[in-house]
Amino acid sequence: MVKTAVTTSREHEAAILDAASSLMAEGGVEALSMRAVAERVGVSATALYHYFENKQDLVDRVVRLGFERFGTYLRDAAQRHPEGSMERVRAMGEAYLQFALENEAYFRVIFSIQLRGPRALEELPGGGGYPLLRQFVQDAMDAGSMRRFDPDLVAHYLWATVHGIVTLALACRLRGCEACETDGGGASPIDLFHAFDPFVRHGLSTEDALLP
Amino acid sequence: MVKTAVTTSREHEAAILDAASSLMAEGGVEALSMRAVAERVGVSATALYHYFENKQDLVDRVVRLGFERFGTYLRDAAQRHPEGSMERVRAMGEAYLQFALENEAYFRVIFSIQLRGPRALEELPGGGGYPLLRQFVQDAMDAGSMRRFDPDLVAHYLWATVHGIVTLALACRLRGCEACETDGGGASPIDLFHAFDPFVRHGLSTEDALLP
DNA sequence: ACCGTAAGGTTAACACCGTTAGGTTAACGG
DNA sequence: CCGTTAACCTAACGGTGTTAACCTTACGGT
Repeated sequence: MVKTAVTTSREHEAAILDAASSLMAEGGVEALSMRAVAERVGVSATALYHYFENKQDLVDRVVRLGFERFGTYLRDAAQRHPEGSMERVRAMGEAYLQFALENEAYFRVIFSIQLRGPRALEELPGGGGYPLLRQFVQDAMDAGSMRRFDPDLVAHYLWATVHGIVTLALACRLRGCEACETDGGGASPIDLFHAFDPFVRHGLSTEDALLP
Repeated sequence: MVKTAVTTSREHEAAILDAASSLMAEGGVEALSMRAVAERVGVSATALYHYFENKQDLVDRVVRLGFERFGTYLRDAAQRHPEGSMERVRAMGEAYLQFALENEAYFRVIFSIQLRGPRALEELPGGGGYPLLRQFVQDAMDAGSMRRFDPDLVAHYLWATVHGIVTLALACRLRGCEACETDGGGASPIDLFHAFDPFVRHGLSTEDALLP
């Protein structure tokens, strides 16, 4: 085995991943079949089994790549805002939403049934940006712009809220709910995200908070 | 065509739906195949096409049934608490979470890719309990236990937060996030839900809210 | 120089899938 | 009594993931 051979092999693997990735982005998960990927690469379907154990393995690798891109996207968006600010945290949420809407098929697979079982989120690089979010929350608390709570709890809270908007938007396009017809010029998921801001900042209760 | 024949037909249809439903609950969506359903009913696979247009049609019907059960479950849970109280709203969220965790496969399909396209949530009976949530939010505002905002906006906010917990729990079991290892006796999704309560009530900001 | 080995690829085939076509049976209505 | 139709069947088609067996090609060690 020689260097050039290895390089070629890696390149072929990358080409397969690339084909699978774009195939999925175009037609969703159901459009990703071994035979379709193989045809796009210009090879027989069984050849793929020299690079990947099975289809699940291929899909996992594609998801992994998507996850890395996702994390980078989030980091870049957040770091355009000052350290310790609520804006930095907010920007990350907005980027989360934007990435999901622009890479719908990608995002669907990232958080799809495929990810179940033993191989869970913890194995993924960067944890999907969660550690970063936690850090920004911690920073905001240290800087005094956010009330002191368990930063993990708050990070989960923010994550769940944004993720909820995304999945609801992807599942039903938030249509049929009077507040947010995406077709009729109503509120987009992004608008919804912005509209939630006062709730997240000041809560829903009529009683004043007991500041600790 | 005679009464008994119609009854039998309806019963057969119900039997098919029942088989499909339990098949899905046991092994997820991928376990639901026309042939498997047919075998469980004791009939050939093609016989199903006398009752359902195609597989998608069958799945849609199963989902519809699940949606109805879901709505009933939510209504029952909420109405055990006094009208106009925050507790009623909260109970609905808790029921949402509980139903999703106890009927994982069901819930997965309800909010899965299958629901995409023209036939969206609005066609489903009861809108998945959303109108009910909106009503409870409105009641809470009228009773003075919740600050006055656009009730649709608040209902969406609460829905998104709970739905976010659910989907995150289903996707990654919230493991690998230090706060919530479901295996290691850590916080369960339900605990997480409860822990979010002060955030939802009083917000995260260090600044006091300008009460309108 | 040569032979073994292994990578990278092939075709053929298996078992399953959703779905269609066409045929069979039984029961009803005119 | 005949025609129609509901309800079901088997056979088959094209698609899927995957395995088995085989074929090149090119390298490395003796």
